[in-house]
Amino acid sequence: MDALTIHEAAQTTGWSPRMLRYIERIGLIEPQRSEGGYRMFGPGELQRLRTLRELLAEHELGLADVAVAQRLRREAGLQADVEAWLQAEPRRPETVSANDWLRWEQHKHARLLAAATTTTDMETTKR
Amino acid sequence: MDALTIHEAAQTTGWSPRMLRYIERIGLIEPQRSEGGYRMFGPGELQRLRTLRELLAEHELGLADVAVAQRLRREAGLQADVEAWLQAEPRRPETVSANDWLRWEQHKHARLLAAATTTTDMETTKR
DNA sequence: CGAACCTTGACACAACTGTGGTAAGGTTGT
DNA sequence: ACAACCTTACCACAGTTGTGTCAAGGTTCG
Repeated sequence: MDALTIHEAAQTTGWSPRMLRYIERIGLIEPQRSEGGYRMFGPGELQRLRTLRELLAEHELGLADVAVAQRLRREAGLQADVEAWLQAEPRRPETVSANDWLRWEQHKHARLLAAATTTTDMETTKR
Repeated sequence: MDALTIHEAAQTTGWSPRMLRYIERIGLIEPQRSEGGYRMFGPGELQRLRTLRELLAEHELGLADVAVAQRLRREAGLQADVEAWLQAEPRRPETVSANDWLRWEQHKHARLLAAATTTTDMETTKR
């Protein structure tokens, strides 16, 4: 008897039965099924569910965020395209005149302030 | 001049000015600013914005999804933790032994216990 | 067999996302 | 100096996420 039903799994993982179904729906777990269709959570799944809880709490992530990470990992083309886009990142002006430099410095200050406020916002409003 | 204002940038990229500000807010672009604080979009940013459009359309992504990918890339700890979780996919009970996940979990044992008790509290209070 | 579990589906709801406005006020360039 | 831009900050609103509850019906197992 190394496989629990959904309510038992809920008890030991801290998720509600409802959320276990939801987490399965978005593709983060796929428990096996009994002949009659009952979900059966093995030790691996239980541990995974507990760790998921920790992962979300530690990094202020949502389930959907983890689902995105999983997509990135599974769909090779996606990962490549996103990676390419992100890599073309903060290109600063090619012509570096004195004025440009000054402006860049100012921008940097503004950016730091913006980042600070944005971060605060995210912390307070993040799920 | 090779830097456009927000409305001009909107014209050539297909985004609305409103969305350009939004995209900046969620951290996907950071256009420079003029002395007076006007956003100034250089050729690099314009290209990036057009490519972003393609990226979203081609892969059925949302802006928030790309933002998550960016977080994954920038926050080293996050990247590692998410990767670890995704990698621990419990494929068929026979293929992944209990020792595997147990060992992987060992350095986080204390936190798991804490999470479990917290969770129990939440369940009993039944929010 | 029958109590106690499970399944999917639907309605509900707060909080966040993506998008559009509008208002009050500062910047730019001719 | 002045029209035409820009800025932030707020209101609005449909769609999604995360979560609960309930209903009608199938499964498990003593």
